[in-house]
Amino acid sequence: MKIEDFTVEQLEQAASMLKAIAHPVRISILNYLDGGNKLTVTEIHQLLNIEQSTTSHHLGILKDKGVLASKREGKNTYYFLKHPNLSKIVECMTNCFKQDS
Amino acid sequence: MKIEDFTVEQLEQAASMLKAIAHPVRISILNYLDGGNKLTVTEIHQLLNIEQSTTSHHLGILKDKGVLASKREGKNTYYFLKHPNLSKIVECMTNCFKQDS
DNA sequence: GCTGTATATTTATATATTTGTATTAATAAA
DNA sequence: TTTATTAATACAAATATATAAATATACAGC
Repeated sequence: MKIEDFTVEQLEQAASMLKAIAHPVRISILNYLDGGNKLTVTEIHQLLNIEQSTTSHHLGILKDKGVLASKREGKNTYYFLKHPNLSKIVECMTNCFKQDS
Repeated sequence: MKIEDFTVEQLEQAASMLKAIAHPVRISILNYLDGGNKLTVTEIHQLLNIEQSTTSHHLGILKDKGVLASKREGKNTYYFLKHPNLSKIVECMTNCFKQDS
């Protein structure tokens, strides 16, 4: 599938997914969820050392745009990548910096 | 290099590069520049059927954030990918949609 | 029911982005 | 030097986003 074949809607969805990822906190979240990892809001907010409400907000954005999915188990909500594929984006960015150094 | 080893500055730069890409027009531009293609502002504005000034603006953002580089030749300015690697991001997004269908 | 823990939402303020129109700058050719 | 072409910039209006603080909801255990 080439991008020329994208409908306007698909192009906009792709942009909105990328935009969701394009934030230091959210790149870090994606990194922790690489390889099928599932983490709770509390785990992530402690790992990143940011407020719980801020963490939930960022996770909400990623879920809303289709980057993450979540599954509630008792008191906890586990978040994980919706498309394993998406961790390649973070990988790709690290490669760019590898070339620089 | 893992993302944990990123400095805050590198993480912010990665985010700002992704943010630059995260727009329907700019994803389309990246797609046209895949594979080492070099195109002028006019060519891109005609391909995408958008205003010249809008095109120049989007190209400026991509260049400013380190996604594209440019080279002036006479009246024309050719734009091209700074890291061949970056076209993998567009590729990755297309794969996400491939899985959906 | 009530209490504590885990998440989510709302709200307000500040800031940034997108887009078009108009203008300006740079180069090439006549 | 005048003109045509190409590209970049300035400006303004509408829209979107980031952030933190406060509040609300969901669930488990008692």
